[in-house]
Amino acid sequence: MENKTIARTLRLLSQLMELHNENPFKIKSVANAAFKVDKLPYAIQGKSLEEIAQIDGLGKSISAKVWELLQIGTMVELQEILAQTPEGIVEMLGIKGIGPKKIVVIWKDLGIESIGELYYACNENRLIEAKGFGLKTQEEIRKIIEFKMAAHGKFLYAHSEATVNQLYADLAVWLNTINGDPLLGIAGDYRRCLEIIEEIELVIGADSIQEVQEKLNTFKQLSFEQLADGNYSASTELGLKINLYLVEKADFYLNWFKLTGNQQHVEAVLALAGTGPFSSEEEIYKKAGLAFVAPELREDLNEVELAKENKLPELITYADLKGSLHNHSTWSDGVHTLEEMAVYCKDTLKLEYLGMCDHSKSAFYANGLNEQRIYAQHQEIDALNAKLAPFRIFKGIESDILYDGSLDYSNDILKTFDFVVASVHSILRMDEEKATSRLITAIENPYTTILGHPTGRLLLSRKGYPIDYAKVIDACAANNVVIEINANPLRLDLDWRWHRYALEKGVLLSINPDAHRKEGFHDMHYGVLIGRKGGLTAKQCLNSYSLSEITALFEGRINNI
DNA sequence: GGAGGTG
DNA sequence: CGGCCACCTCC
Repeated sequence: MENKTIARTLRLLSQLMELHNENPFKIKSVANAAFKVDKLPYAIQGKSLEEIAQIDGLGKSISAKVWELLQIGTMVELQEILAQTPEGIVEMLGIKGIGPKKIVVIWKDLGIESIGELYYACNENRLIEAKGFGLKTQEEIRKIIEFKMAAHGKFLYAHSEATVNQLYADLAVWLNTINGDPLLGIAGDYRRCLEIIEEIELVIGADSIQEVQEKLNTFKQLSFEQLADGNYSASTELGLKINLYLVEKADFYLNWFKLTGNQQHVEAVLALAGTGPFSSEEEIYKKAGLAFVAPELREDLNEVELAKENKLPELITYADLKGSLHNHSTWSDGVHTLEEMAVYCKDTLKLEYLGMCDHSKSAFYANGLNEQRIYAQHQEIDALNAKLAPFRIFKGIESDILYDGSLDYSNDILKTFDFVVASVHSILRMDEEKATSRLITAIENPYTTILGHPTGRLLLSRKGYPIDYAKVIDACAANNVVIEINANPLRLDLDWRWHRYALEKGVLLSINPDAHRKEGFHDMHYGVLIGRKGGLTAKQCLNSYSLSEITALFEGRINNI
């Protein structure tokens, strides 16, 4: 069991205790234990009960609960308290904007026990009658529930990835039982690397469709049901819908292409290519007189035009990345130390440099660095750079963009950094005009090197602040500011739909994992996928610059101030 | 810690 | 009615 699961369980327990009005000291200690477990740099699984009790924040009672969780997969206390709580109330804990105090009022005073009822009550204007609620809170809750409903049945690309890979591998093995070497392909939104996936499309091309149909029930990993249109559908344990299309082997590539989409792209290409048959996707494009278009670019933007002129971008790959900028360590809210993060980049990921960007002083909740601690961190970086050379740690900071768009330190401090990532973390509810001019003020600050997660969105859970993308990107172009592609699969912000515009304006993008632990660096994989979708090349990506190139860029900027 | 909201 | 404070929630 992962620490994350243990932390989540403890957190749930503390929230439920709060809902049931238990001893606030007990609640706090369980919540604190959850937080501490989440920040532990090693796995608890495999440790003895005595070792667990030694962990900071886990005393006798909580370590026993964790032990119980590891042994039997749950905690008796949790089961008991869950049994006393309606399912819908537990679900409400996931709604941003209402915490346990408000949920108790909703539950006990209004007698509401599910999110559906809560939504209904918002629409009936009943929430404003309750103690501690008003019109604004009601509207906020209504909006959040609507957002949640829209997210229902949708998955992050990253969360469907493991399932899809496993399914593909299992199906490939299973297809060995079918005569004539059948073909298998993943199609749809997943193949086009969209950030949100609703359904997975799979295509099998076989000599005898009938044979596949007859044997399909021997594929045990999923139970497919035949639909009215003759195709098959199944649902994974997590609720991800899988569609399976069976086609004649000779028609496989045409169907794979069609099912990959998007529809407009397919129509445009087939209008040029004719009806086939085709022996590969490459042949389809060739017959259409086009260069091959990578699946992630097939969005009916300008890719067909570019393919006609053979001017498609040479898309970036993971191997192009030479370093990782924007990461956190134990100096602020990260899990691993500066040295651990650096050594991991150097030895495991074989990168040339690491940009360390812990939180700035206004980010109290994230243990942001005041001026003294910045100085101390810089001393440590200097020492590590001497030790790890030629590997290089760049002195960065993730500076909060304050209410008025200014950065979080005086120029005297700002000039001690090699580079500055500026991002918004507070006062997220601004109208578009204010939010845009706030960002532009930050972009115009000569110390800003990179604009971090430009909208602050959290996919499937929070919409980001509204910004005028074109204006923000234009400002970055004018001020030579790089825009981050935050590679966390929940963010993927800058949105890929704006990559091309930024690239056309000559703005560099940077694939930043925003890693808070060693494993977090691997999110760069998702950043690369979404950058490819946006048309990013290695040349236009800041962290595919070599160490000497990026050093020159950082120094050049500083000398220009 | 501070902002925004409610009462 | 506006100012002030206590409380809740979020980053």
